[in-house]
Amino acid sequence: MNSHHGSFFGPSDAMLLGTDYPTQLNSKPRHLQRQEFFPQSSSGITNPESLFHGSNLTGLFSAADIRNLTAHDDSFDEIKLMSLALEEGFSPIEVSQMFEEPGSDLGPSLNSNHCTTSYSICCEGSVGYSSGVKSAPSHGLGAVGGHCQENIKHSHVEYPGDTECSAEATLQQFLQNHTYNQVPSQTVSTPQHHQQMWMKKSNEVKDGYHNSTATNRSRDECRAKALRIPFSVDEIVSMSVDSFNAMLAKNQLTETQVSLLRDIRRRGKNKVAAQKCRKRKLNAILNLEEDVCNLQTQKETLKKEHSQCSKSINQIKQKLNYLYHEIFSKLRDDQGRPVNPCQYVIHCSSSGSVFIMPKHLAKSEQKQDNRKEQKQK
DNA sequence: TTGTTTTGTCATGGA
DNA sequence: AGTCCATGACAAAAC
Repeated sequence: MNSHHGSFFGPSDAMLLGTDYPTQLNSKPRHLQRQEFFPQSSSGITNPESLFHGSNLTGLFSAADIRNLTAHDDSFDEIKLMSLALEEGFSPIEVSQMFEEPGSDLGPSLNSNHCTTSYSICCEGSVGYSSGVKSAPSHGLGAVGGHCQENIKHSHVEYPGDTECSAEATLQQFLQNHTYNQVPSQTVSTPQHHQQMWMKKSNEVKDGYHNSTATNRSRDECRAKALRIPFSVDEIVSMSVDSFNAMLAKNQLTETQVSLLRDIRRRGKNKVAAQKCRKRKLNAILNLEEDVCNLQTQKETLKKEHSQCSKSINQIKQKLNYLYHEIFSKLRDDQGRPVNPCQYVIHCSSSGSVFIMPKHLAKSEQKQDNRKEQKQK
């Protein structure tokens, strides 16, 4: 399947791609599809800021709102599951904070074996709802991991998840596990370590990092949902700086949550920038190709012009030669003898008078004239 | 299966 | 100092 274009956020993609690059040369039907999808966006939000300003965000974080936002879209089943858990008085922030505290004993409860069904919250439509127990009791919290699809394929990681089994725990795993590139064996259970790993640069996890790039977005989507923010990734990306900062300020988000939101925004912005950049590059290439074409045409024109001029010059030279000999054939010296054109030349003085003179004199006079001209310059 | 193109991401530098 | 944007480079996905 196409892992980039799962059903979850496709509609909002249209807003991003469809409007920004209507003339994109390599536009493909799927982009058009996205545009068609847009009116049915799960949130129905065309202007995220307007939604934001009109809302009490604390309220927006509530289970009911999440349910409202997702209930009309079958593809949001995972979120509905979370909503069920939320109805039971779950406070995401509190739990999140608990997770951030070293030595929190919430972890072990997550690994309880009483879950009979496991599901993976991630995403992309292919997500898994796998029945049968594959719980890994020996894993620590981190090892349970928030790996989305892509990492799941490395090692089949699943999330505990019936109504007894806390969906909020799963949520927190999402919130906590930012280590896109870690395979489960690399994960360490403490939240602090997650934070550290999150901060590591790509070269420290080079082996894994590019493996996961294609699915970072879907992870972002999962985590955005886990944050209970009723904005799609695209909305997070496209809202104004002020709105974004206000959102960060108004909600008591943990450092981890803020970091995730900023990353989602950064990646989204950069994606758009890359698309614009590529479009510009393509246009630049097209323009240069056009320039080359025009210059080649111009070159051909100049070539023709040049050959035309050469022909004219030759004709004029021939005419001149003919006239020259014509003149000499009619000239006579003092004794009435014909003048030899090999010994004499026709000379035009600067005053405009024309006369014939011996060649050797003409040469010396020409030298003098040249000197005069150089001095004048 | 292999080669090419497209896409998302990160790092980096400039504004 | 922090933020945003543009772009080269890279790797995975798509073709």
